[in-house]
Amino acid sequence: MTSNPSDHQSPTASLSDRIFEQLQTAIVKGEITAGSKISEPELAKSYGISRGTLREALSRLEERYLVVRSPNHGARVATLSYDELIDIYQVREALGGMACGLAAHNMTDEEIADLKRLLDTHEKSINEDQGLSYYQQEGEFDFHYRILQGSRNGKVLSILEGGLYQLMRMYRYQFSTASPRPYQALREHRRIVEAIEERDGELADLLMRRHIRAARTSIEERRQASLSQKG
Amino acid sequence: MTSNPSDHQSPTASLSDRIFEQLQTAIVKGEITAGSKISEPELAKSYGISRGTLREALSRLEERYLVVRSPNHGARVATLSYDELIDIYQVREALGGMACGLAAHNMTDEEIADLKRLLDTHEKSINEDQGLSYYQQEGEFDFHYRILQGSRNGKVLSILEGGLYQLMRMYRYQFSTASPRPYQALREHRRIVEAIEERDGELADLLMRRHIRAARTSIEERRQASLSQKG
DNA sequence: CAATATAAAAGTGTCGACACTTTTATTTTA
DNA sequence: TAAAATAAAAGTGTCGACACTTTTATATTG
Repeated sequence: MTSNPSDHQSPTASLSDRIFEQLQTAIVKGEITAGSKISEPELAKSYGISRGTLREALSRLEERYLVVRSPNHGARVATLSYDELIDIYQVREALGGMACGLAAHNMTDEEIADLKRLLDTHEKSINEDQGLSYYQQEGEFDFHYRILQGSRNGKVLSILEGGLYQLMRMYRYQFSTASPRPYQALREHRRIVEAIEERDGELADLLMRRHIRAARTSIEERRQASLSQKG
Repeated sequence: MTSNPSDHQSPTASLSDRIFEQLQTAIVKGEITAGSKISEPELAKSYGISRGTLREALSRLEERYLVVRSPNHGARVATLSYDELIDIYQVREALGGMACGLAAHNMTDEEIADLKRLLDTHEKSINEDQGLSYYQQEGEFDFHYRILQGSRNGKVLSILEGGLYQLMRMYRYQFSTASPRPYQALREHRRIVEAIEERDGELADLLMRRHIRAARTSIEERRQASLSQKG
């Protein structure tokens, strides 16, 4: 359905690889409560594996900011603060813009055509369920993921997809805040693809940055509103 | 001497943390040959630790692109290709520019004053040994590290310092290519600090991007020369 | 003698166990 | 009864061992 790489897993992957993936999605989806303490023996038993294997997965999760460890005190599931989310959006703005500019030069005509078809699918999906669905949210990631791939820059792909997107997913699950502005976002996506199609890297960069900045601003405004409501 | 964080290590760090650090610097400095196969029992014995502990360190190294693992075939020290280096410079350009723009808003006056003093030190160091020394190279990283800190964005700091700078260090050690343009680089550093001092984020961003792009171009040109020399 | 089959060696993936540290529960004492 | 001291429980850090896989070395065969 989606071309998101974090869904499936190579069949030759080792046990600790699979555990790593499973834990990652469990944390992202909130199935393991954010901020909760992790008991290694308990968790290992529940997954039916040894502690050593679990530990290997945990150190990789730590490297991805998904768990926090302190010596002799054990591991906790990370909690994502508002400030951190803003930090991530800033990084995304810079990196996503750059990747989009590169994609305008490096994507094949086929890839671009595929991307347009993807947006058609999104439009239908939005019309059907008012943009509230799970798939609409993942579709957003799918769109960005394809552009990262199109940039042909392996590093930016692994930084965003491997590290940062998971944290954003986690935040969205926690506050169940599906894209608040689906139609607007779709329009912006279309313009970005147009720029890529015209091989205008500079414009593609600029539009992508603006798109991500708008998403961030929308989050900031919503927070501002909910803060002034309370105090 | 330098404020680079990868030099020292918290005293309460676990054994696998320390091994992780040791291996990282050993790989970066080329003490463990790039591309060579890693025998877990052998390496564990040479460090006087168990394989489990070593394995934990290896999975973190893998997450940082410093070792590559394939199931049942073991781990190899990563080799950094020219193309990958260019990818990294692109990421650095986008991220370093952003961080510099933020630093212009967020650094304290003291931090800026410190930064200027650091550049004075660099100037002396360049005059003394024609910019060839080890310290001159690390000084460059030091400069960039401080600006990352000044950005007050924890994510960009950990992405660049934790992940990418190590790879660049590795490349420099491998090809023993200390900054090829020390005086020019110093001038650019000074201008960047000026922009920060004037709290001109937009200019600081632009100058930093240009600075990093110049470094990349210099690498590309050098490669072009050495290629046409052969063919 | 080259190519294939077979056996040994080395290596990775995974587990269970023990020492030492932190936390929780219990007992002692002011 | 509340606070401090002590004991028990739970948990983390680290290690050694075994099964199964890959690689290397040896033997077999056309």
